[in-house]
Amino acid sequence: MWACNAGVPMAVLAMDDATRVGKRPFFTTHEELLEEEYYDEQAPEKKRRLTAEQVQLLERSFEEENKLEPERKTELARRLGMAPRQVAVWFQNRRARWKTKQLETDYDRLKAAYNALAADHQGLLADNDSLRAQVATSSPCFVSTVICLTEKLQGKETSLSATIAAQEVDQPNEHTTGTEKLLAQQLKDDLHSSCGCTGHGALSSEEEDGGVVSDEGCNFDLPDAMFAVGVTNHGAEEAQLANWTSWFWN
DNA sequence: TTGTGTTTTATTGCCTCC
DNA sequence: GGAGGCAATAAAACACAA
Repeated sequence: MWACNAGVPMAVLAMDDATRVGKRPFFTTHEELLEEEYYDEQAPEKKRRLTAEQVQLLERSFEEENKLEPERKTELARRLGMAPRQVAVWFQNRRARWKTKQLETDYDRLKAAYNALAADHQGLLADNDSLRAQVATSSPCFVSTVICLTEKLQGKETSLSATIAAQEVDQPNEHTTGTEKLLAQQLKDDLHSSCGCTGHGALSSEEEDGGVVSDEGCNFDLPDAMFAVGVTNHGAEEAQLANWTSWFWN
């Protein structure tokens, strides 16, 4: 549509085209290009590529501002010997190419960030596994203890209620301290005996397998605070233990 | 030379803004 | 409602291997 016919006077000659043998000039005068009737009267022509000089100037203009105001479009068209519509189309296509390039760049950047994060995550998982293995190896009694605690807390519900009730009858104003100490020591002793250790020392490998207790016993000892089961809030302690158990097994 | 893939120029249709 | 932008697409020009 925008191409001109052979024999049309050429004020602005596309240099590359002019040097091509057998190829007609693509551009004509600015005045002719601005006349709509000119295009209407021309027979459809195959499209031609812009010259290097034209592209160079268009690129420079695009770098300054990728949007095209009407004045700039007209001025560029005048300087390049192109139709204003052609300049607009070139900018349109150039913006599309820029957007595609930008998307590719963004994709590469995000992919690199993702890979770095994934590697970091894998490292953390490995560290986590290593720490869990250390815990399981160096304190085998800990595993048993966690299981015991869960079972014991469930089993203690009934007996605690009975003991507390009896204590309250004997010493109604001192039950908190006395009962806590009593129950804490009781629970601690029960746990260590039921998981097959004394609460001090280490298990041998065969003891780990068979669960037989040596004289040395277990090298893992839970803090006393863990056994300080308050009479009035042992439900909260149970919840805490549940959290610990969950942490350990997950 | 020819087939094929890529790039560039241009069109069409739809949407938004003034 | 017209101008301009964008996405999708057509089609010519170009590059290049076989």
